[in-house]
Amino acid sequence: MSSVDLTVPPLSDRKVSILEAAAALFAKYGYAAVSIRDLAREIHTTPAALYHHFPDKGAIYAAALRHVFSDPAKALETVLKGDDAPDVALERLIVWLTQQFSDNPVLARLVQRELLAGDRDRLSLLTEDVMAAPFREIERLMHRLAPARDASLSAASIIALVMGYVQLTPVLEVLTGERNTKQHLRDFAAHAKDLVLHGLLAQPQPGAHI
Amino acid sequence: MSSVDLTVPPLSDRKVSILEAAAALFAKYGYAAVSIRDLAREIHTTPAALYHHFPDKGAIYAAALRHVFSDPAKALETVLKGDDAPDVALERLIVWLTQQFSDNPVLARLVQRELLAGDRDRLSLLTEDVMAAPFREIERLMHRLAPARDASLSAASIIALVMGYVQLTPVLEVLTGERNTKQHLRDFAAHAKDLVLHGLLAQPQPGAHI
DNA sequence: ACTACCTGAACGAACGTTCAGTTAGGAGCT
DNA sequence: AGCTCCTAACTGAACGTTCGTTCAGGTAGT
Repeated sequence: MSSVDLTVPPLSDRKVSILEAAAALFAKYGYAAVSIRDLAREIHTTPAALYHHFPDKGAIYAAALRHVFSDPAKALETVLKGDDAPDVALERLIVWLTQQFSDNPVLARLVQRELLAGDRDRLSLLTEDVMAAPFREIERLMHRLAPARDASLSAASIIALVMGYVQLTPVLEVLTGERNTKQHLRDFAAHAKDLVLHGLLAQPQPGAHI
Repeated sequence: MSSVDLTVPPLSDRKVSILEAAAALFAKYGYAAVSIRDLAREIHTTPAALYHHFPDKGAIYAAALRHVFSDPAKALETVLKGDDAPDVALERLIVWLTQQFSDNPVLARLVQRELLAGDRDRLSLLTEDVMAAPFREIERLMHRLAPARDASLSAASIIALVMGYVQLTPVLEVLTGERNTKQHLRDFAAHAKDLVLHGLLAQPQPGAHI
């Protein structure tokens, strides 16, 4: 389906430590702004040593993406797999999503940078490794919660709402003078739950074409 | 308040054409990935000529940001200044926001890149020149629409929802097989309006701490 | 002796930036 | 009208630095 090689040979400890440092740097500064020498300095080695493990800079970035993107998809299932009532599951989901985006800035920033870069192959990787499984689970929950709605649109709206809000946090701190980001994000999660719950349970406006 | 110089001397036509090409390139590829030679080639001149108009690359980027960020704040007022009923105003707002983010990729991408970069001074510029006026207007509308809600949280949620959704568009095209992006975004705008309207009009869950 | 891992030094290319010199066009004077 | 003077705009070439990458050689464990 995708042209990206998804078969991942097991990584040595050394490679993992390289990729984790690389992911952190690329997430923070972007691909072009991180040099091989920067990365080598970060893990106390030399540029040439990196070329013993990877053929070039692009391969380091691609492997770092795969390494970071391979983890998080599994975690969601434990969040949603319980047979809670839909509204309870929705609350758990939104809290989990909010924490995921705010507590894992490396993943969140790499996702944002990939969305900005727009490379087709790497977007497929992002879609399949990170987005697909959570999206399908959220779609199922949305179908249970509001069968009359377009579940895809509802699921995408939830992800968009949480991702966008976490991105806006620094601007909101300036606009509202809010300082306690942790509490602020908890308030947002409660607000978002209410918004989605009541917004989707109200009967849809049929044929309301804009 | 901000340490960024906001006094903008009038720009010559030449400078404007440089800044518009620069904004497009920086938006598409990012600051570090665009060289002075790339920019010079784009507008059929030489690197040295650019240094006649701007002291260095950073100044070109800063001026391009100011140039792009100075326009859009005014447009929102005409969208909201009419004394429509709140629900009609909300629909107009969401449609306008969605179009703004999708039809003006240079602005949208520069905003996203600034959010990622996180530079304090430039975030202040972004906040004051782009975000503040729309945010206050949306806050006022939210207060009219749902006085029992936290207007700041509601306003931020709307911006986050639209911004996040437009960002996710390429991934959603893969996930749902959707191809007609224009129609797709219209459907989203209708969905978002319903979500916010009914989600905020339902009585809030008092003290629902998570 | 073989392999995995690493080093120091260097390669050419591209980077941001500078600079002496050239061009074009208008203002002021005769 | 012609002439001088001035300035803004630009050019070609070069500067020192950093970039991604290579390579001959070295070290340590099996």
